[in-house]
Amino acid sequence: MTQKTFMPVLYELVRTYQAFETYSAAHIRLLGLTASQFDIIATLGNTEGMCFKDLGEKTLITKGTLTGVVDRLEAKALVRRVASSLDGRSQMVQLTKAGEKLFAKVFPAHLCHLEQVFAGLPRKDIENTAIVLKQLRVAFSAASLNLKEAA
Amino acid sequence: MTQKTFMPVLYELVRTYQAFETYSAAHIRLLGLTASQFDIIATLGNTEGMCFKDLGEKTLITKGTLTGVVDRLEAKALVRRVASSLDGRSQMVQLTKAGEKLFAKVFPAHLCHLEQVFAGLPRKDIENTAIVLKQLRVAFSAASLNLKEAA
DNA sequence: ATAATACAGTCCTAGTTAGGACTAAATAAA
DNA sequence: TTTATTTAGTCCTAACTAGGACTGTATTAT
Repeated sequence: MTQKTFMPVLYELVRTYQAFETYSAAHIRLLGLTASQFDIIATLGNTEGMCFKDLGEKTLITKGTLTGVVDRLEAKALVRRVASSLDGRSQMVQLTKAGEKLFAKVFPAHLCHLEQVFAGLPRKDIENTAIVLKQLRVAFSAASLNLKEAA
Repeated sequence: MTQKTFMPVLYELVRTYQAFETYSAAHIRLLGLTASQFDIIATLGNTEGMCFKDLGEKTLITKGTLTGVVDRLEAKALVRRVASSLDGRSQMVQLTKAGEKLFAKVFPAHLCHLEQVFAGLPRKDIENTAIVLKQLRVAFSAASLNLKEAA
């Protein structure tokens, strides 16, 4: 990779992500949730619950943000905090009955909407793209680490 | 595209975008700007300036957000608002001397950092990925439109 | 020419975002 | 065992985010 040949991919990465996010968020809003809230409901679905740390890693929401998002879900009674019996520092987050009910309704509906978007695209292309994106992700993660270590 | 074969690409799209954004933002922060502020400086560089609408379309920052970001750049004296002579509703945003100076320093530096991340990746893969991402973006844009029209 | 409609940018609200300081608990080292 | 270090989650700050209401200006239709 030489010169600025990488600019078009970056451009498309950003635009495509944005287009996905905008579409996805708009559909989720119709269901009464924000994108982050949906993420958490979706991650906790069919689960015994999990601690903040794991929840943050799965949803890519950082700790500081997560506290607030879980607060709001708790206020809506979709989720509850339970102190961990194994680790005194740790809180488990789990769906309430209402949360499970919403999960069952909202999760398949959203997947179904997403699936339709992919209807026209050749499977092979999609699979290759996933592979290259992953390589790119690894490269960025490494670069981030370098940045940290330099500091 | 059938079943849930699309999940891995979406997963990678989101993770890779995040990895890019995190890395990019961290590097830009070292230069004293936020990602959005850098976007605007980069877009206005080598330009006579442009109105909010165009600036928003190029940077993917929506109007409500843009007002605030430009406010902050104006407070730093990197950018200035000038009333358009052609359209009484319109404001032109342009770099100040200080803004141009910062652009000249920061923009090449950031591109250079980004370029290094791509060093190991085969050019052909990168190009193909850009193509598929674009198709995907078009599909999401169309889906967003459908959502709006249904309302 | 006037009325209806569309458009540009600002302001407001509720929410998300990252990062760093902080507290309490757990683990490791002395 | 006491001390030192790491870790989990909360709180705080500054900034970004989208969307909708609003104001003033432009454009279009009548």
